[in-house]
Amino acid sequence: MRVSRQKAMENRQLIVDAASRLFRDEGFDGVGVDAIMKEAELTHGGFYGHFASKDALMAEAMAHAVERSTAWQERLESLPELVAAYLSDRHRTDRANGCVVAALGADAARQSPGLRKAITAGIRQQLDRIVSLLKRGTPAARRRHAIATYAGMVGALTLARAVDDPALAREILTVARDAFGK
Amino acid sequence: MRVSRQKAMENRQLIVDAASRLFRDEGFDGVGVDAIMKEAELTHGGFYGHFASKDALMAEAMAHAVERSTAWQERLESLPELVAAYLSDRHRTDRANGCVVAALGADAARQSPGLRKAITAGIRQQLDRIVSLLKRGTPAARRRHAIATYAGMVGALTLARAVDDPALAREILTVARDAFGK
DNA sequence: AATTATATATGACGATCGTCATCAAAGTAA
DNA sequence: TTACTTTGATGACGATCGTCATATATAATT
Repeated sequence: MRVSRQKAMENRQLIVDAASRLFRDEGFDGVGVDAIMKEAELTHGGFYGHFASKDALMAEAMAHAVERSTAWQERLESLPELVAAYLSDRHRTDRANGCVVAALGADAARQSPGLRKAITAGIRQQLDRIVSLLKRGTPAARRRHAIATYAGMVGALTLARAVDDPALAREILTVARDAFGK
Repeated sequence: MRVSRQKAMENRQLIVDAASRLFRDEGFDGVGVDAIMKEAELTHGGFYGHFASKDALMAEAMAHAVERSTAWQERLESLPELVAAYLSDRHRTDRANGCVVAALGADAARQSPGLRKAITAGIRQQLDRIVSLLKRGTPAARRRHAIATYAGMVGALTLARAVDDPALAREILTVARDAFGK
């Protein structure tokens, strides 16, 4: 059956949103088109009325996640706040709604140009955001500081998620919060 | 046809070795059993004489990669040397023979307990290795320093690989080498 | 109200996935 | 030499993958 133009656009957004969460949670290859459509409460056949391919959706879901992350971070007004939120136990366990670089960065390196472009834009934005939170030092020094800080954040979250010992995971997050949150 | 016991064990090692490289290069889901067996120059049907499942091979390939990495690092005798090798352009582009945590850490978080155990052991070993290269400070301070350093290394490599702009990738690696290699 | 346009549902396709039963061949042991 | 054991090759299985042609129903347009 057909649906109003507005409802169709809403459905499209539902697909992108579901995909953006499912991909982060299960990886690009861990989720099929049918699972995404089911999550969006549609049937899988309708997918190709909205997107040219799964790959096209992957790139769009990535861009969408970056956008959401940027909007969310505007609440945080200092670097320690940002680092504490990023390296929280909540973020460690909630992959689906977390940082797309930590969840899919390694996979993204093997994906299509469109997707890599989206994640590159996200990384650039995040670096600029951290720079804007740094109050001291020359612009060059602040950029260097931002790069080192972001690397530490992504790496610590990756390590904490990879490890099967919650105590070790907490130790990693705690140490990294202290090392990078200032 | 059949093969001598020794040749069979060699074949088994060939499979583990091929898998360990292919998984890092293409991801766990990006490589099928048939591709692994072809890389090892065997036919895919013989696989289940050696391993109970693909999952079992994934865990073993992970452990094998950790072992190889440990052996390789014994050549490096200082932290700056280790960090420079890890954050080199060579390592960025050669995923197949590089750090298993950076290549598969994010995926490993979604995998079986056996595999997570293997990667956790690898992370613990790497932390101990970095601690042993630190010459100053209390044991607790050295451990904190090792965690922050390792997180920075993994994160910087992940960022550099995710980005589609080689100049940005080089900037990230250079800055991180300077920030963490001392 | 009649007609057209199009969003979604249905269902199937070829390909590929992990897995395994079976068999031939050759190493091993008597 | 003979009998036993086991490795690896063959080929197929059911499931799932991404994709798409078609049908249907309803919004949009006239």
